[in-house]
Amino acid sequence: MAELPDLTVFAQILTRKYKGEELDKVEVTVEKKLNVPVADLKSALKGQKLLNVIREGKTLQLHFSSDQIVGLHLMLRGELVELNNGKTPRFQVLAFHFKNGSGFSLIDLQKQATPTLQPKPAVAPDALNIDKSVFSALLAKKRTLIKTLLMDQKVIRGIGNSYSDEILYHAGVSPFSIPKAIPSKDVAKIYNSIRTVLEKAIHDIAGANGDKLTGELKDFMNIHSPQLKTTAKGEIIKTAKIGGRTTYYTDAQELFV
DNA sequence: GTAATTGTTCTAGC
DNA sequence: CGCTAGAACAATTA
Repeated sequence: MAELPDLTVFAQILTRKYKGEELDKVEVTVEKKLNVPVADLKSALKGQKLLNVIREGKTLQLHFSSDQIVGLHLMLRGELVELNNGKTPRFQVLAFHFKNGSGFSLIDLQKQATPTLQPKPAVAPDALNIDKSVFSALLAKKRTLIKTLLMDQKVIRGIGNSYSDEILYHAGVSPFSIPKAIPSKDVAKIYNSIRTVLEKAIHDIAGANGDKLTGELKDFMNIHSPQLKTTAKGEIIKTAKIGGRTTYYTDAQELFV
């Protein structure tokens, strides 16, 4: 669920709510995914202030004073919940408690969510920053399906199963297309659709969520949804598995092989 | 009771 | 050897 637009909105809300707050304590409930010993995390963050929260690819980065950074990857089912009644949320992985009594928790029923102290900077370009010529060059040499390519975090960061379908539907290109075979006109369409689709989703989600951190992030999928049988234009929505992931598409999307 | 879900990592294969 | 495809992982809900 958590892809680039959701995470962007989470980062905005966390910054709004907790910017400037001083940490009281960090509570680690599930430590197996943490990249350092719990004691190291606690001592690194002791008494630090949260300066801001940004999105990096599919992760959030909490920037604290003294140059301390904590990366949070929500993986498949991670969620953020606001703490207010002192109760530990179910499935908690770790929690940030501030001195003013506020705080938030990272939860994940699968315990896959990954906190990282001082994450390494990633090299792959972000989906919202990638240069058009870099994008074209990338597609020109890849043989894997276009959908798989868009989801490859080592190539472009931020796009997952849901939004890859949305982007390709918007661009009118079949997810089964081979990147090398896609004409430059259509490569340009995909490139533009990445920005259009993601920015619209950020806008829609931010508007619907307001200051609410958690709960059902209302989604605005036009095609990637088991509930939808046809698109707004009336096209039949088909499904298939690509890389084990359910893919939603229509015959209106042009196939290049 | 079984299938589906989701992203990353590892492994096998071409 | 480089690239690509597919399985495994975890824990729950439908």
